[in-house]
Amino acid sequence: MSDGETAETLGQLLHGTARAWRQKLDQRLKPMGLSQAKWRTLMHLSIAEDALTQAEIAGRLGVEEPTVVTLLHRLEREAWITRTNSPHDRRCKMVLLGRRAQRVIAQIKATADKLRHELLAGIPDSDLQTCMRVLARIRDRAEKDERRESSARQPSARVLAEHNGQTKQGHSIPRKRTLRGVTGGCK
Amino acid sequence: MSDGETAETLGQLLHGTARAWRQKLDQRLKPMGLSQAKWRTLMHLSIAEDALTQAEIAGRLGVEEPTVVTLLHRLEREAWITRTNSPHDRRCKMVLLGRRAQRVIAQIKATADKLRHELLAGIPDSDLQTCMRVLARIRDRAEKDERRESSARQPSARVLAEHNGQTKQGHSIPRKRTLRGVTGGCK
DNA sequence: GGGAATTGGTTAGCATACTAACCAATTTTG
DNA sequence: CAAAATTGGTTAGTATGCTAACCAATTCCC
Repeated sequence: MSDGETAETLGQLLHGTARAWRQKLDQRLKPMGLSQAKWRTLMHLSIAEDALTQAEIAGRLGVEEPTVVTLLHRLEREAWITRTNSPHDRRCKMVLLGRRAQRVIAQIKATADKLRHELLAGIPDSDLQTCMRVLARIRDRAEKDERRESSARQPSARVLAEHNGQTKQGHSIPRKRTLRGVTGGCK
Repeated sequence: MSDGETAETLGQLLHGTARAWRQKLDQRLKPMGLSQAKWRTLMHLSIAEDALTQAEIAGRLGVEEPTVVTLLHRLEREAWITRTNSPHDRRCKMVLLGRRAQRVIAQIKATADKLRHELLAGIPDSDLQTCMRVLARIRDRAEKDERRESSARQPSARVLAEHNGQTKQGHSIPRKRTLRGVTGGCK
């Protein structure tokens, strides 16, 4: 089928592009003492405008909880965030942005926006739309669990990366959790 | 800043899609005792049909040399490859596929092809073309060093641009490390 | 009410990537 | 030719991701 080449190239391309973009941004945010995982976390906390639990953060970042644990430890050690026990649910820890982080969120956004503009400059909007549609389709399929035993299995965590609000409705698998209103958080 | 959301989404999408794809393939290759980095290395060695040096492998994989060192150590430990000193250049180590690897290369290819077909099924070819064109453009820009580069372009190789030698100079960590007098390395 | 299941968080251990610093061999140059 | 620069490989240390196994608290359900 000779697509062995073509397809390899797409996977390769996808991987390489994601890595190059991330590294570029990391490189620019480095002077601020931030890295990809860190600033992404800060951004989500900023957008939430409210304390989040670690599980919620994991869901939004699209990573597993153990990953979040060490990530938050690093952020806490560097005073970007604070973690406190929830008074409502003693299992939960509420994560809050520190003042230091609040001060640089705008900078992060500006940097990310600038890079994005640079990278996407001159690319027709319709092409971008197409590209995003294709990627979303691929991702949704790749995240699907091939097991058909839909009986409450699926520890897949990921998902929920909130596509900028507009519910694309991909897969409504996991954590429907409390969905936290603008208040409360836990419980 | 309204595009702050949109753009974030594209970066996010790109990252998430690449990760989902990689994890899916990893998951399927796991029974063979392989992972993404490993099978990608084996594939490159297979394609080369010839022994490669570690630097060449790093270039083809698009990763740094230290990453290749540990990667090859794992592959060697599991008998996927063998490493021998080059008789021509005593700095070099030639990396060769072991018999075990040669036997499963076909399986790897088949698995990767199958997954690709599943993920891309039903997506118009023109959309894929567009998507790849966009990604390639983004990647090339992201890899460009923001400082003046203008060096000759090597299309297929796409070596990592890396390091614009900005002297950051941290100086810490004296690290005298004499150690390992294994000098014998090169006959 | 009380046991079972679920959920939030953690630790342990591994894989994969990076940078910085270094050695040893080879090439380049003055 | 010898000193300097470059190249190939390595180690150390760190960041980021994963799964598996595990407590502790909460919720479910009979």
